[in-house]
Amino acid sequence: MYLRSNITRLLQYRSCLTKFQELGFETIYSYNLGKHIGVSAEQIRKDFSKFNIRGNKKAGYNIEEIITAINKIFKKNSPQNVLLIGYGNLGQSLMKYKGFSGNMFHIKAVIDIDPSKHKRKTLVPVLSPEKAPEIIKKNGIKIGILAVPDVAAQEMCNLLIKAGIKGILNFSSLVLKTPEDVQINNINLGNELEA
Amino acid sequence: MYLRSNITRLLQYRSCLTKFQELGFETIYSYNLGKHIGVSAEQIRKDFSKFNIRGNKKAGYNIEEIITAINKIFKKNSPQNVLLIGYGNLGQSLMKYKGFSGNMFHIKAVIDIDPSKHKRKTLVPVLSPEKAPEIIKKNGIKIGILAVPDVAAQEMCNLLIKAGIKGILNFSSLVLKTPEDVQINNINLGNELEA
DNA sequence: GTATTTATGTTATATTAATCACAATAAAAG
DNA sequence: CTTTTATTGTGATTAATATAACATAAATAC
Repeated sequence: MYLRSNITRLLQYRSCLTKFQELGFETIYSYNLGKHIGVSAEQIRKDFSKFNIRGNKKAGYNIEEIITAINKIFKKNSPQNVLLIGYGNLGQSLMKYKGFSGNMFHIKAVIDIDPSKHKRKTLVPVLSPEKAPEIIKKNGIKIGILAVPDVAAQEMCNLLIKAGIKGILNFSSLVLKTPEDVQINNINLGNELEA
Repeated sequence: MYLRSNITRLLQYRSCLTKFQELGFETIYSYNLGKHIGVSAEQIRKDFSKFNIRGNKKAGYNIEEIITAINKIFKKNSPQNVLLIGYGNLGQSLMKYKGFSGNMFHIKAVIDIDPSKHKRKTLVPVLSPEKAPEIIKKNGIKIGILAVPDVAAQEMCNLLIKAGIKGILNFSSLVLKTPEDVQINNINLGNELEA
């Protein structure tokens, strides 16, 4: 089992290295990477070693190789099909965040109550709540992402559960009432940022 | 110095307890709180003890008291005046998140390049980039929050620095080029969520 | 081809955090 | 008033994490 701090460091490594790569670098030294992220060089070497990422003495680490390795580590929990509920500011932000929609989740459709937001023909369609059960069943979706205002959260949550959803990523600040077998993951963005 | 994990736990306690309070509860047991958050009861007691939050044996902890104490801990770094750059989806999400705009930061104004978004008369005005230096100086703002698309990030960053900003919370995925004395805090929302 | 340099990889050490175990004690029950 | 019960508070123990120290090896210089 990995610890949170360990995971987040790996993710930091990846996003920093991707940038270095874009700038044309092919290799990097533990010291350099560490300075950018604010982590000691030993720490980085330890982390890499742990996940069997090997460098070349004197020449450092191959960036491509590290990124591939980190991706492989996270591929274990390969992207799951999910349904996003709420196409307001937060919902749209989430859609745009690559790391979110690409690596971990694959958003199959978005649900919003506002008809003016509905778009059937786009890559990721925006649909009305009535369509949710159908989409969920057709795609075997197990996870829903709740990005709606608090007042709508419980109702949408109920809808998801009735349609067979077993896990919910809850961005509202509500404590959702759910059956025992549904797993809720509450995310308080304010907290995340404050920390 | 507190560790990250420690801080986030306190924030979790606070947001969970606030909800309990709204539901009418006045006291809580370490065991209860722990079950809700997924932390052991001992851990909670240790945390509370560390920050001198005292409970009543048998009767548990007073919720009000805990919240007050946690607030006091974070008041040390009391809300700073900040300037938010970018009033797109992310910027608007940030504005709405209470924990963000209330506890830690006090958003004095928003800057956006799009004239159709400008609003002078609102509580928090949305202004054009030219107004930034004036606002920064008038309010003694030291921190800027960059919530703009990558392509605009460096330019807006330069603008901020020229106006005297000394700290930037960077939500873009760009590595900003800045003088040594400007502190950059990169936030990758995708990473935060993936973890 | 040998010596030197410089970065990795790993073992040992120190620090920090989490868990366990239980004494202390306030409230409730009898 | 005494006993029971339930919960806090904390010292002791274990586990996890970070730091330091250094041996090793690839690349370069001579």
